[in-house]
Amino acid sequence: MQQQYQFAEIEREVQQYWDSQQAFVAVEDVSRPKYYCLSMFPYPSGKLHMGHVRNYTIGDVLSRHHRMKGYNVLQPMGWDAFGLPAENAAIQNNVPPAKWTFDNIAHMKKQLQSLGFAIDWSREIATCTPEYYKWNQWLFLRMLERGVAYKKTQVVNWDPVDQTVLANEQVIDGRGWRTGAPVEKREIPGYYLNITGYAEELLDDLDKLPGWPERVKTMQANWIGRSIGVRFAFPYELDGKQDKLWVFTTRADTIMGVTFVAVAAEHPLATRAAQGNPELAAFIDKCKQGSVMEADMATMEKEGMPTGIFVNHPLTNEQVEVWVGNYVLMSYGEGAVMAVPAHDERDHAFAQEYGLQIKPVVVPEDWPTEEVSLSDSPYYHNDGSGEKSGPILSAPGLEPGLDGKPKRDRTIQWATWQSVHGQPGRCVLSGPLNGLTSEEAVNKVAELLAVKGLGEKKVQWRLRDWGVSRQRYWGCPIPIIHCDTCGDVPVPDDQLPVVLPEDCVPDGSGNPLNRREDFLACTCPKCGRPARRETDTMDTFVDSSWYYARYASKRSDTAMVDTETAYWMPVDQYIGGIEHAILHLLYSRFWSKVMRDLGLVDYDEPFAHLLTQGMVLNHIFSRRTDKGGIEYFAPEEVELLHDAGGKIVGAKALADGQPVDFQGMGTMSKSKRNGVDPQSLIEQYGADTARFFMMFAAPPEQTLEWSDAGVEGAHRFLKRVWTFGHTLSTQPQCAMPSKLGNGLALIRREIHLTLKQAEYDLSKHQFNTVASAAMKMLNALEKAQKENLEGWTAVAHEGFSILLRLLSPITPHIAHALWRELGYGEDILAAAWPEPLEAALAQDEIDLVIQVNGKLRGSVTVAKDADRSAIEQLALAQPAVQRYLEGVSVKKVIVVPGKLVNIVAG
RNA sequence: GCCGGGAUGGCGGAAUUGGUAGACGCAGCGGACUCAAAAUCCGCCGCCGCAAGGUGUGGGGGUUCGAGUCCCCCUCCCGGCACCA
Repeated sequence: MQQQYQFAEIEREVQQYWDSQQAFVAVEDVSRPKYYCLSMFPYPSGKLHMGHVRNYTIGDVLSRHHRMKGYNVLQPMGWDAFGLPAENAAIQNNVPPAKWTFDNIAHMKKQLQSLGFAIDWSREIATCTPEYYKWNQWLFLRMLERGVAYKKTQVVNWDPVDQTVLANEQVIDGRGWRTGAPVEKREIPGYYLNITGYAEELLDDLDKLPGWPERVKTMQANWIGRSIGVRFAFPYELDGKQDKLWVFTTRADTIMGVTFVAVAAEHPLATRAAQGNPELAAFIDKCKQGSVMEADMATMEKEGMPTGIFVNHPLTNEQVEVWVGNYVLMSYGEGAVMAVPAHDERDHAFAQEYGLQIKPVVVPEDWPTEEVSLSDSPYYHNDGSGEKSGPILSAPGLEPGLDGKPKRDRTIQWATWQSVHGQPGRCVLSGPLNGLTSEEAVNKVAELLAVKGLGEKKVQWRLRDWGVSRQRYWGCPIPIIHCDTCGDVPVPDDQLPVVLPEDCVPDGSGNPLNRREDFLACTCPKCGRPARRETDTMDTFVDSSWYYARYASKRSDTAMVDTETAYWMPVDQYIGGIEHAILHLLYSRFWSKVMRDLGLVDYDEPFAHLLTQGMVLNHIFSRRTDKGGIEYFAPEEVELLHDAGGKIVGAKALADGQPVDFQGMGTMSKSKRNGVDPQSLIEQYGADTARFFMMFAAPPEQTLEWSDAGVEGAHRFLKRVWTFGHTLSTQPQCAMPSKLGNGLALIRREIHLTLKQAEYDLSKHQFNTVASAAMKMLNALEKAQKENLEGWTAVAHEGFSILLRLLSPITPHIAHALWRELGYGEDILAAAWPEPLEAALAQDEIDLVIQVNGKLRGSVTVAKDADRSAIEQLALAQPAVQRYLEGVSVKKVIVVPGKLVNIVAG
């Protein structure tokens, strides 16, 4: 690999200059507006990857742009340093996670610094340090005091061979990643945070976030999932005892259509029914196999089994059988649902499979509800032809057909009722509900149930409480002590932090803390007797839920955050991957609200504006191996084959010349061998080229496709900037002539027009077109340079100084060096952001497009203040237009001022 | 399965939010310079067509004087689904 240009040396010098100036250390300053620009901190996985480069370049562009606009900018950086990969690396290399993590941090910090980001490193945080995670523990204890944190059982993936809890990521096709053993669900105790207690505020406050992308707010709203419905009970008698089976439904209007009740496999009633029913017990066991992942749960075959237990319908007293269904989630609502096969798709599929009764009770609103009748056979049955037919609902034909005669009876059969059966309408065959609309019926049902003490209207959330206990070593210890006498005792504040020993090496089976006597042994804070420490650690989402507030605070070992936090918070601009749209952002919002309620901070929402950046993709090449496996090829090991038109038609390996499959674009990953190392990119082309390409190749929110040729292009452009700068004299103090020749006036106008467009693009965070604008400016300047017209020097310096300032957030090193060399100023960081000049933009005439029936047919130049009728006349008089008006009459002429004329003719 | 997003030349993308589709760049082609190559510079470049012209923004329908942009249906791709971070 060869250094292609002299930028490496320049970049080093410029970075040294910034260091010597302490240019990016942020201090409170009430005289300027503050701008807290935060990028999601990286997990120290070993090396920077392109996603990081993209993320932090976006943040740096925003930071530097705002700084030049006069803001007091804070851009900090740190490390999300606890987590699973460190334990995996430990298993593989027999290195303690702490050492591995700190080594990675040291290396990645160097890499980040070589990219020239305007970061205040004095605020650096690593979440695996006791000085940071002490405050996780401290806040957890406050939550315990307030009941926001509590203990209950949780369902986890269990590897029966390693006797270990598995993360979802460690479950591959239902098996443990290391043992290959089928994974089981297991219930264990753990701590939960009552995020559902904040559900309403988390939902409502989305409206306070106009700076967030709509799609993220929509995803969060759906995730929180507020639904209004009815919680009610089916009474039953079992073992001589009266009891109630509670369910929740949003479709109480269909309550008269209930033909069975389904409960989750973990439901107590299922457990009870399995006693003395080996077949059911086996089925429940089967349901407990597999992972806890919702995607798995939702895509598996719907299966069920009757329990033989019957409950009473709360309104009709009819007997309804309880089934165990693998599609019922214990974690949502009551873990039990009323089943209405006629009006719920899942219940319907289930009833069809198991031959259960179907009772339609809601019809479209315009049906004569009094006269609807149901066929005798409310089941699916096979009519011998192989076609399954269902129940038939009929109503007399009242609707006149097109010919005025009555149409045939409104008869409707299941097969033809797909589009209706989930829809609200009007109740039929429903006793007291007959004739009511769905909405009225829900209220009526709630009333009827309330009278009997069997139910009421209720708001139900899809959001579940946040389980924070992890049976893992490399995380923040949960500050609890288990005492045989006193039970679970919180660690007193003055004994914080509970420090994690840093020399453990996990081996993949269980948590090594359970074998650390020096960690485990302690005395009970209450009774003073020997006790054991909790060995579960916290979910790493805890660490990332408040780091932004700690960055903004003076480091203190006596307070979680201090008064400086109030100055910087909330974060003005947050930038990170779209993959964090729900969990991390929701947990951070929740955590902020808890801190607020504890009086620690005064904001409701931590992130005012959010930019969700797209992923970085690269080509994926693979080949089937003889053994049936897949072998991946790095893009540099492959030669692409094109057809005459340049389309990719195939690829072959450079090593053996044999064909490989092009699998399209995918996220850069080690396993697919399609990653590009930022380090070699920086070494070869320099940081500015890497940054420019990242910004130019795609708008920030979209996926970015890697292209080596594109990097070359970026580098070529920066070389042209450098070369052009060095053709200019270094004495720019020449006045702009009062009147420029036509050619130069046009060039100057183009530069200011491009600048104006770039300003607009910057406001939209569309940096790819800002980079384009810089290219356009250079194109214009280079073109004009050849003509060497009167006044050129003044125009060139004005234009180039604009170009450098526009470029400086993206390629700060080159901009800095040229700015000084050309004598524009001491430090481009201190330069004012350029503004487009009205005088340069002004023009006397404008071009209008002429369309005939919406098709482009010509153009016309008019005075900028020409009136409508003059424009119309000019347009109609154009010979190119008249051709298309022969033999037809003009019906209408539409004039869009400043844009176009459309002649409607026919 | 559910929630969210996307699809525009050979490729990445642009189109100031309903008004000239293809800005800017990459690749390609032609030319200049060179003994030659690289680098650099100049020109061409959606598709069909000699041209006139026609056609064209994943597919199908609709609204409008006018649709890449708005509405309905469909296909494919990507992100998330609570223990990867």
